[in-house]
Amino acid sequence: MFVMLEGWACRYKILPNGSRQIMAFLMPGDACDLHIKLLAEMDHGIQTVTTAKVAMITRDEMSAMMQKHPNIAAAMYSAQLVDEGIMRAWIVSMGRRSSIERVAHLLCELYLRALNIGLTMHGEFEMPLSQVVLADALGMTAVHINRVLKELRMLGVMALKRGSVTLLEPEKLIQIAGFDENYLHRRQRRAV
Amino acid sequence: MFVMLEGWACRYKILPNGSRQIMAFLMPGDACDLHIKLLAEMDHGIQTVTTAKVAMITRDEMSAMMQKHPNIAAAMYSAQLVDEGIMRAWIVSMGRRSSIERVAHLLCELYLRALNIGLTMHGEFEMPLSQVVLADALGMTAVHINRVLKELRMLGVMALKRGSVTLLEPEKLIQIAGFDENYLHRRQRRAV
DNA sequence: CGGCACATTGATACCGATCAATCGGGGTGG
DNA sequence: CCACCCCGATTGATCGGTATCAATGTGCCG
Repeated sequence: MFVMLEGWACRYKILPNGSRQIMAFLMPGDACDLHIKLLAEMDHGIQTVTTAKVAMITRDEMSAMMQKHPNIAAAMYSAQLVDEGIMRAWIVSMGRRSSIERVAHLLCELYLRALNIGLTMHGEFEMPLSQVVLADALGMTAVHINRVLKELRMLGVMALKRGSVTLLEPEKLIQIAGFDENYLHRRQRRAV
Repeated sequence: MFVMLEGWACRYKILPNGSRQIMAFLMPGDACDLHIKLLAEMDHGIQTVTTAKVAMITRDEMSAMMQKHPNIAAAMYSAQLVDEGIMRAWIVSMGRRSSIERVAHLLCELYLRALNIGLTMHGEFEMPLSQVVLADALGMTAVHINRVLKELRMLGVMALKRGSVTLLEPEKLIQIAGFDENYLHRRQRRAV
């Protein structure tokens, strides 16, 4: 079992026709359970998106720790629920949101997750994802992602720099995305 | 906490613009954990798709049972992993598969799940989903679902009757869908 | 300085949405 | 018992959002 310490990774799957779909982003603090291997062959891959620092925990260490510290077990379980909520939100995005809504929604999600782990500064946060990666996560083309980002920039809701995003008008972004932060179950760290 | 005994249900979310996205189908044997309520407000709804029979288990009963029978706890955990795999497969479908591939993939998934719980007969299984429900699950329009089903029928891979599907050429369907049953983690019940 | 990955922009094609009408069957009220 | 009604299925015509193809720009690194 792995835990991201620095940098980003993603879960992905390559289809027979060669296209890639990213199913989740792993940010610092996220656990990356490869235990799926035990059940059957892995049904998807995991790869880093940036250079990253990763902690490795053996199955034995993990179960020992979870038995000894029920709080940790509870936290892991809670994190799992959040991950599921994120997956459901992605399904909703891919199914029923337009491209600009999808992009806006992902930005909202990533910003709040960065906020939760203390990686934001005045509406700005690191987002080291190339447009190709964003496209593969959102089920779109890199070309079209580019146009959508341009539109969001022209609407004045955000600004892009190399590997970081600044939310200029968060309210507007939330409104475009139809974002409801409920599913991230943020209960602590309300401070900005 | 609930467990489906008979009939089907679904998890869904209604967007601000009124459209609905279904995120999962619950078939007999599936657990439907409403414990999410504990964390925050529910981020989605659950509703039956057919008339259904449902078992209700209190939180206390459940945790008592899981402590007393580790096998049950392990089975619940395993079922959870399968559910996550299904969600990831849905994300892949919505992001990178064409409409006919999506429909074919869902049929493969539902057929195998029906097979696992012993609800199939010679390639036929009950699928009590209206085209509107299918559309909301696949992120498409009911009109277009209809056309895709027509095409699958004309390709000779399946036949539709009221509330049931017959797979005439499973291999062809699997090939269209690019289906890999790995993620369902079927290890038992190999018999047809 | 050259190469390479990523970002940007334009022109065109196509898939699936949308709008609209008809059909079919099963249940209901008179 | 029958006419009506309503929901789901089906089909046609048209529109629009994204993909696709292609070319160019830009910054970083060796």
